[in-house]
Amino acid sequence: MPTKSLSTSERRIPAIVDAARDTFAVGGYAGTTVADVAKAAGISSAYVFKLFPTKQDLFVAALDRSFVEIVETLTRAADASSATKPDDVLDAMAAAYAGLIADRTLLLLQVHAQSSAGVTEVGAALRRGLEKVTTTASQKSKADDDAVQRFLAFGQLCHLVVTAGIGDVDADWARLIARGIRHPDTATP
Amino acid sequence: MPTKSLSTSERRIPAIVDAARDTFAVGGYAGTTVADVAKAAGISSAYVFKLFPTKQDLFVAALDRSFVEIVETLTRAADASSATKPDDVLDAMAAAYAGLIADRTLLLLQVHAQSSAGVTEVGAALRRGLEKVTTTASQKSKADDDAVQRFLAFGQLCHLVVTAGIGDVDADWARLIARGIRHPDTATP
DNA sequence: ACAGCGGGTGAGTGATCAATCACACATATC
DNA sequence: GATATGTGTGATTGATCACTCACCCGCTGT
Repeated sequence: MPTKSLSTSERRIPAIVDAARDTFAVGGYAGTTVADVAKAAGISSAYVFKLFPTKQDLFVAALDRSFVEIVETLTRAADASSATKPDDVLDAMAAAYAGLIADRTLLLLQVHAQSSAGVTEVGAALRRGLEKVTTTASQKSKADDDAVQRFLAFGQLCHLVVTAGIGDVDADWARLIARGIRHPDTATP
Repeated sequence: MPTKSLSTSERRIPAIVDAARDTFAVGGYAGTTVADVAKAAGISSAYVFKLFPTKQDLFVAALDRSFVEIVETLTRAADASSATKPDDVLDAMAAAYAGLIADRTLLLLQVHAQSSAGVTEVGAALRRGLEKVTTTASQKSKADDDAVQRFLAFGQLCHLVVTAGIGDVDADWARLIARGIRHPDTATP
């Protein structure tokens, strides 16, 4: 009974992109099969290929969508922030980002994209996304370039913390790296 | 005439690890075949499998070796630095790191490792390497934890600049990200 | 009744890959 | 000379994957 209405291909496409995002986030570009994505979307891989002619197209669509979500979240955080100082607005955006990547999916996909940036279209999509993130952070916060650069650098450090599982390591070096960086812990409520 | 003496397996192993490092750096873990590595090393893949029972073992060996090189370089830079202030020693180490990754190989391998950190042994090797880098940076520079963390964060940003090819983009957002970050340009001398 | 069409699939195909095996060639030891 | 051991390879295997093709189903218009 969950299928309430007819599903046109226009309706299928976002569902497939969602499935692609979640699936590629786990296995990466080379490590994920189109059949995996199809299974997650609940359709046949043949139909996925009809809507996305190549695996590359599918990955790029998932990556583009992830960046849209990220930019939207950053924008909302900046608009909602009552902070007056630019650096405080950036902090609000950082907190929102930390909340957004709590489920790791968006973060992992970015790291996989970085790893596969040698594939021409993936690299281009990555740069597109980074451009939007950078300009959004810069314009919405009105912080100076150094502060925005630092914002991005610590975002990257956050990626490292999560992908390498540093947050779960009980040692001085790990605490040094992860200090002040919010990270998931799909928590017990 | 280049082969001056018999090549025992002990002599072959470092050569294979070198080839693995260079080859995995290009294609990543999932995107590189053991046959690729074997070809780069100039031997058969069957023999590679005899010395490294699995592809995972080969990748981990390459990653471990990369971190050894990095830590050695950082250590040498710190020891050679005449700087007295801890932050200046860190800067010297950062400069040495920038020089080391000029050929992108070590950097790319780290990014690929981050992307494949979900593979248990790869994640463990990555954490091993990060521990050594962190403690080396901290102890050799005697800088405080915040400065070391910033050193690492900007190292990660540097990885992003190189993998995403941001250094070659002629736009404000790209210059903002890459400002002050030395990057390759396999230069014309 | 039937043609046309968008949505959807099962069953392939050719290529590729991690890993294995049987075997060759040398050197050494007894 | 026989036996063993280390170095090295070509051929193969069983699985997997990106991608294709022939085909089915249900709908709409005539």
